[in-house]
Amino acid sequence: MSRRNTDATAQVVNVHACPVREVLDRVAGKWSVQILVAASHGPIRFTELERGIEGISRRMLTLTLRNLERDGLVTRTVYPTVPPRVEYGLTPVALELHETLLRLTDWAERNRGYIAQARAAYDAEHQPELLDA
Amino acid sequence: MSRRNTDATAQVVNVHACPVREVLDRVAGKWSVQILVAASHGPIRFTELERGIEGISRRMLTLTLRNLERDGLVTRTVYPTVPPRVEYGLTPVALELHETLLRLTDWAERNRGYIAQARAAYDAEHQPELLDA
DNA sequence: CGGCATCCCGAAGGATACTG
DNA sequence: CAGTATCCTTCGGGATGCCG
Repeated sequence: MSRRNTDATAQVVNVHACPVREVLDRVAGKWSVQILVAASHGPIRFTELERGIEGISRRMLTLTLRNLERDGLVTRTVYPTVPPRVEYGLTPVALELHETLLRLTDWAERNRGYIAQARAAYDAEHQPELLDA
Repeated sequence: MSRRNTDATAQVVNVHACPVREVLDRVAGKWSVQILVAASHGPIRFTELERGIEGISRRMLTLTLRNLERDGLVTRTVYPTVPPRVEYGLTPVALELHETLLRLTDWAERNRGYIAQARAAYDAEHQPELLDA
């Protein structure tokens, strides 16, 4: 799988459509945000991330970290010791992003109940006939 | 924060309670945000959304609208005329969400160049052999 | 310890066609 | 106009194994 695609047709599609989507694509991954949150308190090691983020696989942790690093959001520092030691930290830009994510957190917490209620009401209204067979 | 130890990871253990992921799951769909943005200026019709959001399929427009409606973010108003007329609008809660999304937009616009540059640098550093051929 | 390579599955979403 | 229904492809991501 080559990320670098020289094929012109691949770029024909409107890649840079909406800036909102642009940022969401960057954070939409299942684990990106949790990694950003975990690293927002200071440098953190690979294994610490792995243990701290419940349910993440080693593969996805690596992949997500690589993507974040590629986007200039995460720094990777290798200490050539034995055993090896690698620490991940957030760049200033990522810290800014983390700030705005806190706004979203706030919204989610304030309206979590409202949404759950809306869902229940919608489901009750639109799925009553599932009981028949 | 000179004290970096298990304290950092201990705060991340509660993953499923993470409200950030909760809101992101709700908005992570490919079209959700664009619909919210399009409807943020006032009630908008189905076809207007379809034409306004480039690339969206009729199917996904319907599905995404249903999910947003289910979560209490979008209102659906049917006018029993001929031909039928359906208007979609945002609830107050969704308008709040839209506000916070604007912060993300702002971040994306301010740092879009930085990220593009970081990507280019990363790719140049990690795949140099593709340049020569 | 901190990865990368491989296989595989389910869900998201595109294409197309039909309808009240 | 505003949807539904069906089929099909893509791909994110889980499981597992090996390696410096």
